[in-house]
Amino acid sequence: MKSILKYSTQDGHKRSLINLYVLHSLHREPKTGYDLLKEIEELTKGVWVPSKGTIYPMLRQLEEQGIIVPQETGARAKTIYALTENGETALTEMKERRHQSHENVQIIRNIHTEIFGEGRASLAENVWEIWDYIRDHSHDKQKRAQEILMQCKDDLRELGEEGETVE
Amino acid sequence: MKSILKYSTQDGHKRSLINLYVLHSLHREPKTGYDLLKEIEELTKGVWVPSKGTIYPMLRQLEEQGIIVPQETGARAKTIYALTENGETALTEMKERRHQSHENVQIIRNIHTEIFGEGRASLAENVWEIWDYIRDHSHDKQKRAQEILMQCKDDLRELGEEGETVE
DNA sequence: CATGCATATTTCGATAGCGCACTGTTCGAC
DNA sequence: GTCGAACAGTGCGCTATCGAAATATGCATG
Repeated sequence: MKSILKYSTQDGHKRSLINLYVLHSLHREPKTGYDLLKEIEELTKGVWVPSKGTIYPMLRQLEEQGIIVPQETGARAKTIYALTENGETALTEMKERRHQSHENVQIIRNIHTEIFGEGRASLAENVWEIWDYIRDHSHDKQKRAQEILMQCKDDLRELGEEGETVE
Repeated sequence: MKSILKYSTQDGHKRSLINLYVLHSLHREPKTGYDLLKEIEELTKGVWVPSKGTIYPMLRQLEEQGIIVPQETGARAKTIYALTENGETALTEMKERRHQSHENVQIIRNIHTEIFGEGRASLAENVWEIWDYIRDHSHDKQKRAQEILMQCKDDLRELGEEGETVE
């Protein structure tokens, strides 16, 4: 009951982060296992690519649980999965438990801070900090946050262009 | 090579978050497996308690790797572990890779936001774009990039502070 | 049309971490 | 004095994920 990055559901089930993501992604649009892999790779800038030995067995498991259904579209023997109604319900339930996930993320963050300390400040870390600022902004401020970011992007692009040295 | 919450070392090894934490904690003070369990439980306010079937085998593994040594102090058959010199080195190396861990944590947060955080997607995209820009900057430009980022952070912080945001 | 690359999936052995049950000790309370 | 709670560790089976190899198809390029 006390494991990290596992989200428990109403019924006895547990869902991992990938698991949750799969539901979320299939909710937006039905797709294949391969699509999911690519999507996650892109989302994480290639930092995390789930193994095929993870995603495909998981899809089959979700199918058995009646969470998703294959919509066999012939070409290239690929299997497009979609959420069932049960799946939609399960996803909604999970999303209502937002705080649970938030708590888990926070825990990881705390441990990380405990180990590495608060110190700074590589370029990359500055980006993450910026991210920290905006993620908690209220809705009405988002537009202005957006503008500030655009300005920052422009400045950086400009910097990048002056004297095109490839290194 | 592309798994989350695994930190690769100079040698071929991989370390998990717990693994890293154990090194960090034993560095500060030698202690038993049980102590480590309690410590983590406290640190995470009881949200995460690693299983004994996790911690003890791990300690033995670390011992085999010459990272830690048991300092048998008789009473109650308990085994107090301490970092070896190799362990200290390994820890230092890991800490130098701060950014790697930071990146991993960020990935998790990002996925979390993708799933739970409606409406913030576009903001996230901007952050990623900024990330892309600075990543490719040559060394001599980094300092100026840093300044631009600091400016951006300050602006955002200011935005955040004007009028108490509740969300 | 051969060659190779991106797509798409299967299969399988290895390992990490979980959860539970079990053993034994020390200490305080009743 | 014995009972229960906290301390300290062992052992084992289960599952999730990894990682790598194998297979097969469609698409582009020459």
